[in-house]
Amino acid sequence: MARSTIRDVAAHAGVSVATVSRVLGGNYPVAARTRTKVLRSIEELDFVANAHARALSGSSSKLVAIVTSTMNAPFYAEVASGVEAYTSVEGRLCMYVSTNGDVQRELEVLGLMREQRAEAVILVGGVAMTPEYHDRMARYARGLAAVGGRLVFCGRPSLGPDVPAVVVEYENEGGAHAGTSHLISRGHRRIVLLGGIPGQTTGDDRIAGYRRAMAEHGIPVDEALMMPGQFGRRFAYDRIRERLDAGLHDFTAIFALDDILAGAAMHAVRDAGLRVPEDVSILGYNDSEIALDLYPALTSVHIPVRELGRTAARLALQPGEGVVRDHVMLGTHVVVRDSVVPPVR
Amino acid sequence: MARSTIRDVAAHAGVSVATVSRVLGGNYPVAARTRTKVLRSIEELDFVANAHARALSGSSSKLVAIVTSTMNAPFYAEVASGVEAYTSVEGRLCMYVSTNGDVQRELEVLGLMREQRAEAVILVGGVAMTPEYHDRMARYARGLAAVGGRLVFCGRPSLGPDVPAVVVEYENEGGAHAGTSHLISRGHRRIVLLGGIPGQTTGDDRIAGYRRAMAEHGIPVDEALMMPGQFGRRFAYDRIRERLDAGLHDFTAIFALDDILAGAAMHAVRDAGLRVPEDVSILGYNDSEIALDLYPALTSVHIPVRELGRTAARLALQPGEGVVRDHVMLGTHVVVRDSVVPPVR
DNA sequence: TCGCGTTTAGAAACCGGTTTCTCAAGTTCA
DNA sequence: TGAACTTGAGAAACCGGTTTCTAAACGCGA
Repeated sequence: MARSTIRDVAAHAGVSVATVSRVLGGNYPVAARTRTKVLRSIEELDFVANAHARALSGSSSKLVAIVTSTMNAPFYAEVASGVEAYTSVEGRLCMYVSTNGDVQRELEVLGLMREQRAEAVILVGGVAMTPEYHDRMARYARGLAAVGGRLVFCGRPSLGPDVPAVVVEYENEGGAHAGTSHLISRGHRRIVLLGGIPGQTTGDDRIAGYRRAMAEHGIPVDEALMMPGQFGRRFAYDRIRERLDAGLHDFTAIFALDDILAGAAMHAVRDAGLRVPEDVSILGYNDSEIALDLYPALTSVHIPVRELGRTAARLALQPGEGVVRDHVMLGTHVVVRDSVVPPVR
Repeated sequence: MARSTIRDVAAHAGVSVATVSRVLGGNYPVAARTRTKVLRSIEELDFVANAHARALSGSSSKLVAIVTSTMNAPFYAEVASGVEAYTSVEGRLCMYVSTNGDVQRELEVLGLMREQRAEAVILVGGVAMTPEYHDRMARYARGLAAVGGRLVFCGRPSLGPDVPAVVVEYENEGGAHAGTSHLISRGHRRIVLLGGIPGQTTGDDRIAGYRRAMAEHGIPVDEALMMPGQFGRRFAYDRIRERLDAGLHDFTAIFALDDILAGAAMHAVRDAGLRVPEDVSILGYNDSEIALDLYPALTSVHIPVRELGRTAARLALQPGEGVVRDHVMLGTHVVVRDSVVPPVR
């Protein structure tokens, strides 16, 4: 079975290629009899149009890309499916790519998407911002815009007015502030801050929110309780375990900047012979599915993730040359469950 | 900044388009001076080749698609990243699409990929097999093969010799058999089987494995302990809770056919006032990350997920017309952690 | 200096569609 | 019955690259 072209179909049906194209497109009058004849030929030859040829002349490529650092985090997966749900109607193709946190790879993907003449590229999650990165991103963004593509930063701050991009953020710093305030209002004053990569936008903002809340309540921040680092289960477990095993149970709560970290911290506390939440309260961030799986169910800062994805997709695909709305901020809030209680004296 | 074409570059550099194309391709001798001249023009005009035009003449589209029912399950995410890791080298594009479990959508995506002249399409996970579905899949598979694409079933049984596809499976029935045997060897005889959609290949096989192990040990299967249904947290919690609240604590172990279900069951058991694992042992399936987050850490049937993804990608992209190896079966095994102990009498 | 092989580069065909321009056939109205 | 108008369909240009075919320029030995 050889691949058949539109010319094969035309020959088989005894019409011109233009007519076949018209039947395919459906946006030009074709007599009913001719149409059925063509359709039958298409059927018989098992003809399928070549998307590349179509994109080449039609110019619109119907491709949307979503880029995250990893596919294995529920947060990203959720955003991606939010985008995909919105996008995959009307025969649009949605491409989900991961970069393994490699900034280089992110720019590479951007270049690839520019080659593809993608309709939109959605970059999700924080990034370690350097001047050099800023420059390259600015160039790529302009390049994408030049071929009619739109760039969306999702859960990542704007790069300034010289980078043509739509920004969809959530109250990241505010969420950390609210979470910390929640712990303080329950009577905690010695609060471990676990996770958050310094220098990376997401982590920095959350740490800032923590500090702001502490300052507002006049509580000094003990730098020994600050435990920044990679978002990893192992890291979190070890850090908490170390401190507890050293006999330093000098905190009553842990604010983990990620639910996974919260889960690992929970294990560490228990394995050290303490109880959650009686001896140590734990607060997470992201409110991902795992929050429900943990026991006790995890109190966590909720991010409207699907909404984030949908909004990003909506703004990415909004019609028109100039962009109507180019900055959206979504709210976050603390979801109270069972892992935070007042400290027992 | 208007998009520039290869002809603009040629004019700017004072050479022919053929020369520019050669500089781009790098597989044809071009004098050093000419090359630098062209490269400078490319730089100055900020030229990026159109991937569609390239695919149209070059015929190879460098696109691999991976299709799962949802992006939110760690199992699928892991397979996808396995595929992507293998695939995204050498400038290939990897497209991750979800179907929301819609069989229709799956076939639709297949059609789209055929239009894209995709190099390979990888279908992941079980499916509810109907004769009608089989027929349509067979047609699509042949269509894809006709344009040089390869179809891979990953974690899904073969559709028979009339469907040209590569199959990468794991010992699904065997894993359920091993898991059940593990429980039996620890002294359990009344084992709830939780989850598994009947009629869907994945669930059916796991249920079969359970029954086979029970039969081998001469233990009658109590149909009242069979609790098939959607793979959902809510469902699992409710079913276990119902039975326990009705005073029917007539089982000593739960074999959940998915780790998420296991986690929910764990909650239900505890909320009903019982202990895990002392009163009820729990065994999961998939050995996803959540197994480590649960407390006690979940004993689970391990699937070599990344290996599954990598193998699928490797076989999908193996060069040559005829397929060398078209069926691979990967092993599964029980990973023992803390959620299964002998029943206390 | 001539003849021959080797680089290097241009002209043009081609990939497979869409779309514009053009015209023949059929319909309506005076 | 003929002019004006509508409808349907073909020819050919075009999208933006790659590749084949061809030829000019160059180097080198005789």
